[in-house]
Amino acid sequence: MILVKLNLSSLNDDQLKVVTAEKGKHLVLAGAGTGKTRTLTYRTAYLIEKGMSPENMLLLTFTNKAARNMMFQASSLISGNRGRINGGTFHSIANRYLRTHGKLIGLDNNFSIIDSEDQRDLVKATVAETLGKLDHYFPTPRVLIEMFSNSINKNQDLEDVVVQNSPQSFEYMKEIFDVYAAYTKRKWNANCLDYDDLLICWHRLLADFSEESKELFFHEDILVDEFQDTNKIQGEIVDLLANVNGGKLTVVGDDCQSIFAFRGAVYENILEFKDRHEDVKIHYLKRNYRSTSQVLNLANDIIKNNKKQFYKELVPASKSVGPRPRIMPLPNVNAEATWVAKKIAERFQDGFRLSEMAVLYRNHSHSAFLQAELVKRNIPYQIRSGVRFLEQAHIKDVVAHLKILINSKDEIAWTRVIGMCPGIGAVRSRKLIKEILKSKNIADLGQDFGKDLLPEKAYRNWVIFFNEILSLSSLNHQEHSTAKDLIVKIMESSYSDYLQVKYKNASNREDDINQLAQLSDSYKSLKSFISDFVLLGEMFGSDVVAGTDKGERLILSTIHQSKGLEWDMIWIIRACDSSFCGPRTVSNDDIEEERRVFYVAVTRAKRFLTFTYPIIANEWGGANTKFQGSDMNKPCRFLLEGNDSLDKPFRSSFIY
DNA sequence: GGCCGCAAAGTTTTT
DNA sequence: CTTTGCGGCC
Ligand SMILES: Nc1ncnc2c1ncn2[C@@H]1O[C@H](COP(=O)(O)OP(=O)(O)OP(=O)(O)O)[C@@H](O)[C@H]1O
Repeated sequence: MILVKLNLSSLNDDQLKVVTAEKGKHLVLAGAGTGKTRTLTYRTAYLIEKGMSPENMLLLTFTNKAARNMMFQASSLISGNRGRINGGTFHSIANRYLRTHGKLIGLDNNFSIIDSEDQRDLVKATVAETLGKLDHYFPTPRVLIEMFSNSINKNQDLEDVVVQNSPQSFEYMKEIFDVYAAYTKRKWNANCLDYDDLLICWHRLLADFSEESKELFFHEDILVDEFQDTNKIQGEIVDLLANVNGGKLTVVGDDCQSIFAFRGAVYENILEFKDRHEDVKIHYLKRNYRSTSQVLNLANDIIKNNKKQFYKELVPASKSVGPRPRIMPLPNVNAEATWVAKKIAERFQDGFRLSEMAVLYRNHSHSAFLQAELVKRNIPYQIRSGVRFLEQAHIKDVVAHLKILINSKDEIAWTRVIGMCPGIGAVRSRKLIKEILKSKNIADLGQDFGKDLLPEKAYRNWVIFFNEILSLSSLNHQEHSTAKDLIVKIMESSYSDYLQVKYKNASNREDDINQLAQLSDSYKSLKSFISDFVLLGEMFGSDVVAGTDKGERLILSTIHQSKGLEWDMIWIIRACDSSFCGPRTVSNDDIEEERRVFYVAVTRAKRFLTFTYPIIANEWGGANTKFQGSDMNKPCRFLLEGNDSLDKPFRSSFIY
């Protein structure tokens, strides 16, 4: 007999109806801060308490962090330990299922996952080998990858994507097709999946193996958070999953917070959900529990200008009042950073906690001056934008060594590793890899592998280098060796010297690698470490945290990363029109997307909200005279739409 | 072929 | 401020 612990008294009536609704299809369409995530968390707990098996459900979220939070919260709402909730992002769940069921579509379960830099490297090599010397105007690998990814995520023909996004490249259409075909084949042969492939393969399993899916992908209930930011494939995956379990599905979201169109997100997934599915029960949550009415007035004033939306006015749940959001123009970017850092220090002195404060911005580059200022004032902060831990070159070097041990066909990892051997460049590397890929086991190649492929001098370096890889491989085959042992061994090899020579802040990077070794220790095997860790996209490492205080920290984040979070006190910096509606924002849909980004930013604040922007538009600060005084920034157009809700409304004379 | 050094051009937002 | 391209040298 299970003791009922779940306490539903902290939910309002509308929320309670969703939490306790009969199994079936439910859509929760509600504005920011109305408790969508909370409601989904409680519904998870409620269903488990009613007997649903946590391992046999599915909770899909937008970020891994959100998944961890919801799973933790839901588990602590219920009594006892009922098992681990099956939850995560679409990508991490796809990864998990493909490791176990990928055989059906011919996928080996030791596949590598590649990031966009790896994709670029592979496309670059493919272009070089299939097309040879090319036109100066042929699209760069970066652009090609974007075309491929858009075509997949938006479910459009590659040709249409090119016509739409890069019409000037249309003359190369044939070559683009050729590169795409060769690249796809090569990726598959290397047993490598990129982020898009994870979704495609999961989708393929569901669509092409419907009989098997009935068993493999049966979930007692499916819950999806942030549904407005799902793309076409993700939407179809959800449809297929719901077919499998007879339509036990709850999706929640807010079309006005859809801010990932660049990645293929279509808010039509949520707005047209009721048309795609039968017997959908739609729920609305109206009261905002997060913000004061002063903050909500501004949010409402702004979002009502979007034509394409399901209009929902945010109504404050409590009468608590706070100051109106304030706008502070400052002379330039240096003054902006100084002013914000000074205010943060003052508020901290006043007794506000750093963990209740955040600075949000549109682009990572907007944070640079503020970071310098925070370091100067010794204000501890954590930054959630920029290069991810695993994307750093030295970490990728080490991970590449580990990847070849798990997936010996991974030519991307091989290329990275072999590229570190002195005397071996692109041409010799290709020759060696061609042979390596022919053998099943690296050890079969023998200790003198390469002798007949390389000139004398290059071979002298290579033989040492290759034997280090061989001994790494044999360590990996030893019974009790761990990922940590392998990383330690890599650092004892010639890689350590390479690190010193190649990078200037080598000791910081060594610290990062030590941290990687520590982190790997909490995984049960090298394989699970390599497979799961790469999808986390975490932002720790030596550069992320500044300041001496080990405790609370101010958060610096892009607006995109702040989705779903909340703070008492928020500064939105670079709130000028050029940041939000830059030259890339052209169509009306683009502007509406930026307005939603702005709306998300505003609705993160509980009580205190301040906007700043530099009047002189010189991104790089005073030292660079090139642009000095060239342009004056205007305040963001969305702020002007909410002018009446601001503390000191703009007079037109202020606006340049 | 590999590699060093210098000049030039390119930058949203993320799983 | 960092990736990319190219000329010249080993
Ligand atoms: N019934 C309630 N009583 C008290 N507080 C609530 C209630 N519902 C939600 N909240 C609080 O309101 C805040 C916002 O909730 P939540 O994050 O679930 O909203 P959301 O709709 O998911 O927001 P967003 O769309 O911005 O991500 C949280 O601090 C939550 O604890």
